[in-house]
Amino acid sequence: MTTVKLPDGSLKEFDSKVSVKDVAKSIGSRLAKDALWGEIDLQPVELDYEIPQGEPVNLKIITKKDPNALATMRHSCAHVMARAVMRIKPGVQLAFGPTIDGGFYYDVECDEPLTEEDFPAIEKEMAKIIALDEPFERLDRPRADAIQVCKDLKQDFKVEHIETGLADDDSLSFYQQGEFLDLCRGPHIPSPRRIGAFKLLSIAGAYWKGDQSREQLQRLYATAFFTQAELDAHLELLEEAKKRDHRVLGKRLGLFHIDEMVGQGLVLWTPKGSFVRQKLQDFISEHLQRQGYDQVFTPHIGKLDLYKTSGHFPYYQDSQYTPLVDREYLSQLAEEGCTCGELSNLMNEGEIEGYLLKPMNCPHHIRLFASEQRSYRDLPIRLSEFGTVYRWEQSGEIGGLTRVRGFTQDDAHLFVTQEQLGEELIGCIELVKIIFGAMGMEDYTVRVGLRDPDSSKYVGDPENWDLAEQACREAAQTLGKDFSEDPGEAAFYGPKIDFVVKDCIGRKWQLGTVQVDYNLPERFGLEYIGSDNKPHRPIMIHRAPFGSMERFIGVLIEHFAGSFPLWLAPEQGRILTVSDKSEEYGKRVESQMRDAGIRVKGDYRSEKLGAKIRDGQLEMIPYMMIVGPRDAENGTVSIRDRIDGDLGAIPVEEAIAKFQSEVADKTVRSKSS
RNA sequence: GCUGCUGUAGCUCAGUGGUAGAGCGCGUCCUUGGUAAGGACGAGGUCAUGGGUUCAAAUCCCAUCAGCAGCUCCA
Repeated sequence: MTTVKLPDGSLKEFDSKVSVKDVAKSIGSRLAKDALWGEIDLQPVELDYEIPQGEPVNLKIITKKDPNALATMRHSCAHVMARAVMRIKPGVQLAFGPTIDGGFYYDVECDEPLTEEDFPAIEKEMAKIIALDEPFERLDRPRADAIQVCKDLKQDFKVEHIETGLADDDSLSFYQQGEFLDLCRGPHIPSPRRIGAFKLLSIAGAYWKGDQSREQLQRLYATAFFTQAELDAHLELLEEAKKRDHRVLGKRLGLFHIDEMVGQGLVLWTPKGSFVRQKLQDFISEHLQRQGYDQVFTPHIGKLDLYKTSGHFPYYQDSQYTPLVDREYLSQLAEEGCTCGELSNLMNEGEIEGYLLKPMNCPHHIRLFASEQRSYRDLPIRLSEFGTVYRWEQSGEIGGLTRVRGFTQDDAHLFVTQEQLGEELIGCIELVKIIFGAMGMEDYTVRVGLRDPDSSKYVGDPENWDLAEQACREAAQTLGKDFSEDPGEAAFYGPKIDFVVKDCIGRKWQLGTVQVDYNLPERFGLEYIGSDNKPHRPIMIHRAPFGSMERFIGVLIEHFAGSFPLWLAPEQGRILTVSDKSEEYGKRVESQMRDAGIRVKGDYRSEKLGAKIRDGQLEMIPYMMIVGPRDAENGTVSIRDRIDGDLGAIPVEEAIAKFQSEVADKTVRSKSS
C-alpha cells in the first residue's frame, strides 16, 4: 500500500508500487504531461522515483507553472556552471550564486581573470556535466564540520560566510554532484536532465558581500530555461529591449547629444529634444499654476557660506564639482605662500571662500522665503523652478540621460505649517498622478521611505517624525495603488515618497520624489508669525514630480519606444509628394497646416513614395500626408498613420481638426487606436 | 571610484604586423514613380589621444580620455 498526501491535504492510496509519474497520471493526463519532477517531504525526486510504501508521504508534483520551478532549475544550473569553471580554472574561489530575475549568476575569484572568450569552453564543460546526469545530493553537517569541510575545500569565502553570515545556524547543508561540493541551502532539481537550455550572458565585477572595501570578484551572469525555444524567445526579448534603449533612439531620432569635448554626463539638447523638453515643462507649469505655485528663477551658483549653513559643504564635497575659489581670497592665499596641498586641506575643512555650482535648489529658495517677513496667512508658500543642478557623480555611474552630472529638476519647495502638511503632500501626489496618467505610465512603484528606529543618523524631534511619516502614508494612499514602506530609506532630514520605474533592461530609476524636511528650516532659522503673534518654524516639502527632466525624458523615450504622442512629437506630420508635379500643392498644404499650429515638414525629394514613407516611419513621424495629383484636384491629403497605416484621403481642414483634437486631448496611442 | 570589454567614414560595423574596407547616410545627375528601400557616378578616415616595441603598427605593449555591462554610490 502506498499513500501520498498532496499539497491540498487530500490523501491518495495505491494498492501497488507507484512512481511519481503514476501519481500525476492518476490526477490528470495534463498534469502527467506537464510534470517536471516531484518533491517528497521537500526533497526533489525524479518522475520515475518509486514512492516508498507504508507511511503516507507528502508529495508535490512540480510543473513549469510552479513559481519556484524555474528558479530551482536555474540554481542547479548555477552549480553546474561553477563546477565547469572549477574544472577549467583550478583554484577558483566560490562566493554566492543565487538566481535573479531572468537568470542566475555565480561570483567567483580566479587567479587569472575569466573573460568572455572562456564562455564557449565553460558552456561545453557544462554540457558535459549535464550529460553525465549525476544527481544533486544533499548533505547536512553540524556547524563545526561544515567549517572544516569548506576549509578542506579551500573555500575561504564559504568559511567566512558560515562564521559570520550564518553564525546562528547549528547545522548547514551542502549539495554534492560528482566531485563538486558546495555549501547551499537548496533545493535543487533531482537531476541535471531538467536543465533544458542555458547560456552564459556576461561577466562583470562585484564586491564580496557588496562591500567596496572587500575583494572584488567576477560575477558570471547566465540564464537557463526548460526549453531551447524559451531561451531563444528570452534572448530575442533582450535584443528587442535594446532597440528601445533611449541612448540608441536618442541618437537615431536626434533628440540629444553628449559630447566628449563638453564633458561626461553633460547633456546637449538638440532642437528636437529641446522641443520635447519644453513641451513637458509647459505641461507641468500649467498644472503648477492651477495648484497655486509661484515660479521663480535663481542662479546656478551660490556662496560657499550658503552651503555651509545648509550643511552640504564640505560634508558632501565628493559629490560636488570643485568650488570656484574666490579670486581675492585665492591671491591672498598665494601671497601667504599657500601650497596646493594646503588649499586642498582648507577645502576639506570647509575653510575656504568662494562659490559652489549648486548641487540642489533648496538653499536658494529658502533664502527667497527668508527675504520677507512671513505671516501664517501667507502659508503655504510654494516656490517652483526648473532648476539646473550639478553633481559630481562617480564616472562609472554616468550614462545616457538617466544618470548625468548636470540636470534640471522640476523642483519646488513648499513652506507649510504642521496643520497644512498632510493636505500639501496630497497635492504633490496629485501632481505626480496627473503626470504619470498623461503619459500612460502605469508601471511604476511607490516607496514610502521611513526612518530606521535603530539608527541615529536622523535629525529632528521623533514626535514630528511620527506625524510626518503618518502624513506620507496617508498621502501615498490617495494614489489608489500599492506602496511599500521602507524603514531606513528616509532622508536624514525627513520621510519621503519616491516613484520608481524600470528602464528597457530592467534597471530601476527613481523619478518623482516628495520629501518632508524639518532640518533645513531649522538650520536657516526660518520663521513665520502665527495667529498667536509669535514666531513659528515652517516645515519644508521638497518635491519634483518628474525628478529631473533628463532622467524623465530618458525613461519616456523608452516608454514610448521613440513614438511620442502627437502633442509631444517634435514633427507631428510630414507632407510627402508623390512626384515633383505636386510640389506646389504640397507647399500650400504645408503652410496651411503650419498656420493652424501643426508642426509639419515637407519631403519634396525626387524619391519614390515608398522610400519617403519608409523614412517617415523610421523617424517615428505620427502622420504622413501624401499629396498627389488626385489630392491637388480634390483639396485633400491622403493620411498615413504611423500606427494604423493608410487612412485614405480627407479634406485638409478635416485633417487639421483631427490633429488639433488629438493634441488637445493629449491622446496616448499604442499599437492600435 | 572598482572589475571586465570596447573605441576604424556622419551612423552600424568588417579588417589581427606589410598601400584603409562594406552597407546605410551625404552630394551631383538620370528617373516623375499613390503607401516601408529606383539607378549611376562621386566626396568623405592622422584607424580616440599620447607614448613605446618593430625595418614596418589600425593591428602588439603602457598610459590617458570616452563608451558599454555589472558592482559600489546617489545628500
